[in-house]
Amino acid sequence: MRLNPTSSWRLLPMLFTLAQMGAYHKAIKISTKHLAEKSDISQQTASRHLIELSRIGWIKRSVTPRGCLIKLTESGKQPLKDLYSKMKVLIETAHPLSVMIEGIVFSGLGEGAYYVKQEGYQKQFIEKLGFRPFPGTLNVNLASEHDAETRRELENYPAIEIAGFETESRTFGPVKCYPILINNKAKGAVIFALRSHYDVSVLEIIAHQHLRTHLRIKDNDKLHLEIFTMP
Amino acid sequence: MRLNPTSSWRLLPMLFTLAQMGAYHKAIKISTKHLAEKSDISQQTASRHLIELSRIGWIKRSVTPRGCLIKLTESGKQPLKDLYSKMKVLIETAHPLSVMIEGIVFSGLGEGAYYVKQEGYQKQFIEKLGFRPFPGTLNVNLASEHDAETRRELENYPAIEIAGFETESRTFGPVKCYPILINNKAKGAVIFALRSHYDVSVLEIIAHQHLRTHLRIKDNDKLHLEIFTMP
DNA sequence: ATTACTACTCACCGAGTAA
DNA sequence: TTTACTCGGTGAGTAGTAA
Repeated sequence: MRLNPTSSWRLLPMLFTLAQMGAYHKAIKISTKHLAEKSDISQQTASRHLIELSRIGWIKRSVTPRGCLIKLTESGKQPLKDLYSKMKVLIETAHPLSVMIEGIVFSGLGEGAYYVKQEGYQKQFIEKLGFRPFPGTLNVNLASEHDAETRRELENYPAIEIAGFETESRTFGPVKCYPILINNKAKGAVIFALRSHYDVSVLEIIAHQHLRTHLRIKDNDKLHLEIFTMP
Repeated sequence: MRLNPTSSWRLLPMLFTLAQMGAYHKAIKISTKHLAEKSDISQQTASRHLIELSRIGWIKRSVTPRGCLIKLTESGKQPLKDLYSKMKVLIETAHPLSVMIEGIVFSGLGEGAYYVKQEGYQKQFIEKLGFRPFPGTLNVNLASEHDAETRRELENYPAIEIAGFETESRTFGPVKCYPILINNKAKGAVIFALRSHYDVSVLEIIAHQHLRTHLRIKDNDKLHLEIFTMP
C-alpha cells in the first residue's frame, strides 16, 4: 500500500511557493533571500531547499552571481498535480472515497459459496474487481452502532454493479459490491446481494484467496475493513 | 503581506489524510495506531497531531476506550479549501498569477504626471485599483534580458483595462495596468499606455504616495516589482 | 550584492511506558 | 486493547561566514 504517499510533504511548501511565483509556467529570477522572505524561512533554508529540489529533479535551476533562474520541471509539476487531483476528488465529491468499518468474523451457513461459484457472477467479478473469488464468503458482524451507521450510509455511495442473470434452472439477482482492504493488507470486496438472507448488520466478503487461511482469521476475530466507493 | 500563508503546512499532511479517510464528510472511527500506519508515522506522533488538530479546532474528536471518532470541523475544512483553490488557479490557469521584474529607477521627462492627473483616468484608477494615484510616475528601466522577456510575456496576460476618454481639448487613449508590490512593501501599479513614448524596456509606476519619498528611492536604485495579473 | 558551507540549536519524532 | 505522557536522540532550520 501507499505506493504514492503524496510524494512526501517535506519539500511541497517550497515547491508550491515557487509554483505560485510563476515557476510553474515560466523561468523566474529570484534570490534565495527574496524567496526566504516570501516563505517565511531563512535564506539558508531556502538555499538548501532549492538545492534539494534541483537534486531530485523537481526544478531546473541555473545559478548566476545575480540570483538564479528557476523553473519547475515536468516531474516537479507532478506532485502538485497529484495533490490537486486528490483534493479535487476530496472536496468536490459529496461522499467519502473510502470508509472504515470494523466487524467481527462469524461462521455463516456456507451458502455464500453457492452464489459466488456461479459462472455468471464469476465472469463479472473477474472483469470488474480484477480477481477470481475464492468460492466462499467470509461473514462479519458489524462491531458497533457507528459501524452500522456507516454501513447504512454506504448504500448511498456509488458501487460496482454486478448484473443479474439466468441459468437453465433459476434466476440470480443483481449484486452491488465495493473493493475493500482487509486489515490494511489483503484485497477483496464486500458484496451486497439485493436479496440477502442476512440483515444490514452483516457484511459478506469475497477475496481471491481463502481469507481464513491466508490471514489466519478465526471466528470472533475483529477485522478492519477499508471499503472503497466509486468516485 | 502573507496574511494567509497557506495556514502553515505543519499539520496539513495529517489533516489531509484524515480528510481522505472520510473525516471530511462524516465522523470516522479510527485508532491512533491505524492512523499512524496509514500516514507512515509513529502512533505517538499521530496521537500528538490529533491533540494539536483538536486544540486548534480543526477537528472534532471524541476519545473512547475503543478508538476515537473524528470529523473535520468547518474551520478545519477551510485550510484544505484554501489550498485547493490556490492549486486550482495555479494548475488550471495558463499564466502566472504574478511575475517578478527587476528594474532600475531613472528620471523621465515628468510627462507622466500630466496624464495621471487627468480626472478621466483618476476616477477609473480609484475604482479599479483602489487608490488615487500621486500625480506623477516612477520610471524604471528593466534590469536584464530576462526582465525584458518577462515584460513581453506580460502583454499576453489579462490586465485591468482603463478606458480612454475625451475632454474638450483632446482625446486620451485606453490604458492597461497591473497591480504591483514594490520591494515587497508598497502597493502600486504599472501602467501601459497603448501609445507610450517609452519603449518596451521601460515601466511606468504609479502609487498612492510619492514613492521616491516614501521608499527613499533615488535614481539608479534597483527595484523588485511583483506584478499581479488578473486570474 | 549573491550562494551555500559549517556549526549549533531546538523542535519534532519515536521508544518506553503508564493509565 | 486503547490514549498519551516523559524523555532522549536526531535532523531540520538558523546564525555566522566564506567565497
